[in-house]
Amino acid sequence: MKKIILVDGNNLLFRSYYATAYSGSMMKNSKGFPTNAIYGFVSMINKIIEEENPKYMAVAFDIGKNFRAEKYAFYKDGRKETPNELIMQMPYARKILKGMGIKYFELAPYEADDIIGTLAKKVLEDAEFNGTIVSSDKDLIQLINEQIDIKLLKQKGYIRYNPESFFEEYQITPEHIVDLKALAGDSSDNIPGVKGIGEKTALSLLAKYQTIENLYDHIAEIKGKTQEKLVADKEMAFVSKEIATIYTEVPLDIKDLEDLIYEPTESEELYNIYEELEFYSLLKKFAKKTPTKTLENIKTITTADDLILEDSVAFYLEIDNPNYHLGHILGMAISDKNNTYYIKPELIAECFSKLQGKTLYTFDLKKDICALHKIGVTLKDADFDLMLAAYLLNYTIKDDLAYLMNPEGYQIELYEDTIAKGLYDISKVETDIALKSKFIYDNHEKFIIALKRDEMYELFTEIEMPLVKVLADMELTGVKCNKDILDEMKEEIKIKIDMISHEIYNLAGEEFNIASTKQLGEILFLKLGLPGGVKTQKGYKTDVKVMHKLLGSHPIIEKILEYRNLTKIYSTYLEGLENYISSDGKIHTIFKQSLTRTGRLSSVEPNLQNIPVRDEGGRKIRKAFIPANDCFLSADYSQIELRLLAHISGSQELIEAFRKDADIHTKVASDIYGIPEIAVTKKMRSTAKAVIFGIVYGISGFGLGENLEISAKEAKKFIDKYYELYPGVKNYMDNIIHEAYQTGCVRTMFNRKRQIEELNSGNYMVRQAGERIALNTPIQGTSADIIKKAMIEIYDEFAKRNIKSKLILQVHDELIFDIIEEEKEIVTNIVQEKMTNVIELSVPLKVSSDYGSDWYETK
DNA sequence: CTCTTCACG
DNA sequence: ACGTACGTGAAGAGC
Repeated sequence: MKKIILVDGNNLLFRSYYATAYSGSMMKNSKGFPTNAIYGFVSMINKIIEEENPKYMAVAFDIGKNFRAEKYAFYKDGRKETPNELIMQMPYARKILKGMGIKYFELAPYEADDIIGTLAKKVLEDAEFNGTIVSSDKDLIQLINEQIDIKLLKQKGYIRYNPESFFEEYQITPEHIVDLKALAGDSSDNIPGVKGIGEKTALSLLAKYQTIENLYDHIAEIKGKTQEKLVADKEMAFVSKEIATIYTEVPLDIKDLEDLIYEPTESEELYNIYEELEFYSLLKKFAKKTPTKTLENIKTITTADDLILEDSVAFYLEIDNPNYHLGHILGMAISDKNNTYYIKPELIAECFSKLQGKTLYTFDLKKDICALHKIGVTLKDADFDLMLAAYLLNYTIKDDLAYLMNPEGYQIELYEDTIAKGLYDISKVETDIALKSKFIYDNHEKFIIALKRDEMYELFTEIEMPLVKVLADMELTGVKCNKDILDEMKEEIKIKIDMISHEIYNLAGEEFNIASTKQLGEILFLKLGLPGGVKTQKGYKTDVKVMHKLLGSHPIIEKILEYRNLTKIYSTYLEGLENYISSDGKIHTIFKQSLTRTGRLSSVEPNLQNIPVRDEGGRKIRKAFIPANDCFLSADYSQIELRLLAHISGSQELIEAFRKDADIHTKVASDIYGIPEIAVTKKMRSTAKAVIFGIVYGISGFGLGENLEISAKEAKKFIDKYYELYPGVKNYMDNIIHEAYQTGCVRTMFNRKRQIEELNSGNYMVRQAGERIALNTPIQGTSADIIKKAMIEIYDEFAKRNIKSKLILQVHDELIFDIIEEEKEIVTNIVQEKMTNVIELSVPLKVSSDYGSDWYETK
């Protein structure tokens, strides 16, 4: 068998372009020429070759006018014009294919589809050949048959269809895809189809009648509205089918398929193109010729006195464990303008004394402070953290400098692939460390300029940089956790879990793995025959929402919910947390400062920002968290996001309410229901609360309805009423979304920028998600900025007054302190004052606080 | 490695 | 006709 791959080249280029075009830093070479589409295109072609190892290959492109649009003006009408930055890249795709030895075709007035169709037909005529079509365009499915299958590209990966697997999923044969388009149309190509008929209806009709010809022959059998619609748009249905049908007689200039032979080549031409485009990772394939960026003259020192440094230096520390609290230093490098020194672990402490008073640049300062602390070196601060700069500027970094360097022509091993797994070559690591420190030195200026240009330099120097030492101190201080309390709870809960398991087995009539959603779904919906089974990819949905609806219908449901609750507490929290208690009896989490898209922190290993609180059973876990000093103080911003909504939107009604310190949920309930506040019931208040929160997230009537278990219609009424009552909020929402579409990004009050790629998606749903992000990010992000600023001010004030009490945790709108009895009053005052007055808004910020002898006791 | 579920603000 | 609330992290199942 001879294997041939037929690639929809246009499709690949468009996909690659739109996949990355709006990520905030469109991939370009150093001359500013956009390269994102070509890069994706080439990667995809290479991947296909690697996976399929084809002996024959052809790529098809669209060019010039196409005969469908000539005949029917509406075809592909309304489609966004191809962006110039993509058009510029198209010739390169052709040149690269030529350089790779892959044949390609383009011929007006035909489309890429027709070329592929024509070649597919030739495959079918030659029993020696087997073909695979590669595209994300479903239209091409009509070409598959016993000799040809399709790799239908999806957002992640692909689905492979042959006629059998396609039929199994759609209940129609591949050639009837055109009938599907005839009825359901295709919005991306502006094929109208029959108005009011979508994919669902079309598929069920075609399952019965196969083709539209046959369908219209039996039109009398169709009932009601569907028949009316079909009759009304009959002509359009046939036109749509004609348009959707791929033409297979394109006069291509080939004798036979042998012309399409693919002989892998590494031509000079290809090398030059890659070099022009600066595709360094692809140049690697030309092993011998590739100049990798390297560093001559790395100086290895034997004593700290060998260091001769200018006033500004970069340093880089490598730790052998992604959790730097647990790891050890592998090595360090220091660079200044002239030299790069490699420093072995045993010399690091000594060398740091030489860095006193110098301007320091680094990458992941918090890691440095913590790792150095372990070897008795106190690094208080630094002047520039490249990781944080890159984070603000929307680079992909994943805590690994290699992600910044490799696109610039370095070949640094990825941390996750090597050191994190314990698989590394120490001599390579040493060179990489040196390269990293040099890179930090060489690039810090560039990043500072970029931050300034993007108006985020102040955010960087006033918030993100000063926060590092605060977080490092929190992590190093840690939270004391009593293992015995966890063990006690473990025992109790273990017994309960065993009991409930047995009750569940009895109710089910058999033993099974309750934690397996697959097995549980089968028990509930097949064996016990409970109603309302919703399918997931593999099995039934069994989440709380589904289970809640089933509560009355079988006693097993209640038990399962309890089982879930207990096992969650047991494995995630009791067992999970115990594993993180270190020899000092404390838990040292890592606060990730460069991860979230909104500017919030996140907490890992373990996550101390999601310790149970709402559910009483789970909340007891907090009893194990105890002060290392005398007691806990917890201080949280009440309703900070709503206050920010009031401020940012300028809604007079909301601002007034907060100024009067009204109970905002009761106030809104009274407004929505049009009754006096005194008449607001608990339920009304909680409905209002759900509406208010929903608004901040950009909820739909449907979503709110689901949430409140009322109809979408009723929910929508609440939302509309809210907008009517608070027109300022509605106005804000419209404006911020409009602005986001204009600029492609939104900002917080402190200028933190978030790029919203989703707004440019061709997919309605993705765009909607983008709008909700635009709505929510300024609020959530500003709240994050505010608490960060408060943390810094509190830290500085503590230092100034020599206060020994410690800030130990941050949970988004809440700070937790481990305080000394004598400092109780002063600490409370400082915290209150700093948190409340950190920023002047049109509404007051309110902070409520509480003490406790453990975390459970602090409200 | 992905999916599902569930913990938090 | 589609799918439907923002931001996270961790565990277990099953491929």
